[in-house]
Amino acid sequence: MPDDHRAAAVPPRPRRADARRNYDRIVAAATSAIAEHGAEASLEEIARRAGVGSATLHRHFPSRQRLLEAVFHGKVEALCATARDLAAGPDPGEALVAWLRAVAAHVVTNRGLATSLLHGAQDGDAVGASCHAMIVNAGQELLDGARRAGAVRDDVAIVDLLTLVNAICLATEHDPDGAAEAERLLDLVLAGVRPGLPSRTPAAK
Amino acid sequence: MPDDHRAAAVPPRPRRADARRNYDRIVAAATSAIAEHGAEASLEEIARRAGVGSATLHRHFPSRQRLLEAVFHGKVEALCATARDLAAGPDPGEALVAWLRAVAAHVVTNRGLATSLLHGAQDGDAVGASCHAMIVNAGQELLDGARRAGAVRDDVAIVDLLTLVNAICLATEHDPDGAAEAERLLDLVLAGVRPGLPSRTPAAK
DNA sequence: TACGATTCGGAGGGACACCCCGTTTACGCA
DNA sequence: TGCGTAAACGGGGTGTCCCTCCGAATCGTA
Repeated sequence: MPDDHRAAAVPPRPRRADARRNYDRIVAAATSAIAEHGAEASLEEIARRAGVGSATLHRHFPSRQRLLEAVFHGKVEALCATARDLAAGPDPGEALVAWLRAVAAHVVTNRGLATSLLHGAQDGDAVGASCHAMIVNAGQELLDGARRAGAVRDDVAIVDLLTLVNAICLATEHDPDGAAEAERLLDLVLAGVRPGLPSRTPAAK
Repeated sequence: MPDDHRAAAVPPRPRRADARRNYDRIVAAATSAIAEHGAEASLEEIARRAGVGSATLHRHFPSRQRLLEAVFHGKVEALCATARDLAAGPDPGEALVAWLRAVAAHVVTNRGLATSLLHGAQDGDAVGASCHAMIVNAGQELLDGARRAGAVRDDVAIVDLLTLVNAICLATEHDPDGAAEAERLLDLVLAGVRPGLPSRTPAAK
């Protein structure tokens, strides 16, 4: 059933050979441009790098959001695969935690992913929600497992956790050593997710 | 001593009467524009509403950040006053929690405040950090009190808490009913901050 | 009142997102 | 293989935005 999502995948795919070629070039150019300048990279420069006119870029990707999703689609799939792997492991609670850390790591190393996914889920944009939906579905299974194992509170939803992870990355991505800060904040949040256990603070001083 | 902060306050103050008049008009126009369009409101439209040229706006506020700080300065002071009031109360732990909720409420009702404060602390901009510093100082006292009362873990810093509050508001401000979501996430985070207490979830299931 | 310093704001440069529309290209079919 | 048509292309134009220059206007003061 999730194949339906992939069938109606991120952007409408081009039919003709040259269109498909340009599409791929644009995604490649966008990938490198975003890696350099973040998700706010100039669309015109992306078109320039891809060797196409700006009109072509806008025809393939009516909004910046669509382009970001095309760029991040592969990474999202990798994240979902990671979730499946972790779900097969022995400790459901640890699996969830490990996956959330993986999500955080992906978001940190892909500037703008957080914002992209966050907004994609909320705009009317039905297609825009596909990446978000994939991740939510993947995370839901891990959360269900962890909940059955009694590792998390009952009133925590997967979107809560993902929103928090995104929020943390969003808030720390401008920080010089945001990674360490993000790590600490994530620990804090995870402590609040466990049912009744006392804190397992690593080095309380 | 914190008066030193106020002495070197947010923006360089205009000296001449007409300059001060325009300054006030710009801040007023920016306040309403930001309330309508968020922190990304067009600077040119703000100048237009204020009835001044765009050059005048840029002379008074060399960066958007400076303008945001001027707009939010009053609210930040109110927040610090709230902190002092709460610090005088009987329960330090509750005082901290109540204050963080107040911070969240202010951020939610002032779109862009979060981003503004977050970035102001990280740019080289010495003046830009003043709002952030005021809030951190105010919160630090509440946290110290709560820690002495044993209401929070030892390894939690006030900047962690403020970053989380900001992050949550940032992540939920585009949501249709972001307020409810923010509330839930804040509960989650606060649960992780308490030393060993089990969750006090209001309505599980 | 008259002077000098400060402030003002219109005009203009550069960058950007986005669109119009004449031209070129690829595909399907005889 | 050759051709007609629909699809795709991209240069150039428009409107917006941020920001700066510099001559004109304004304020405070002697």
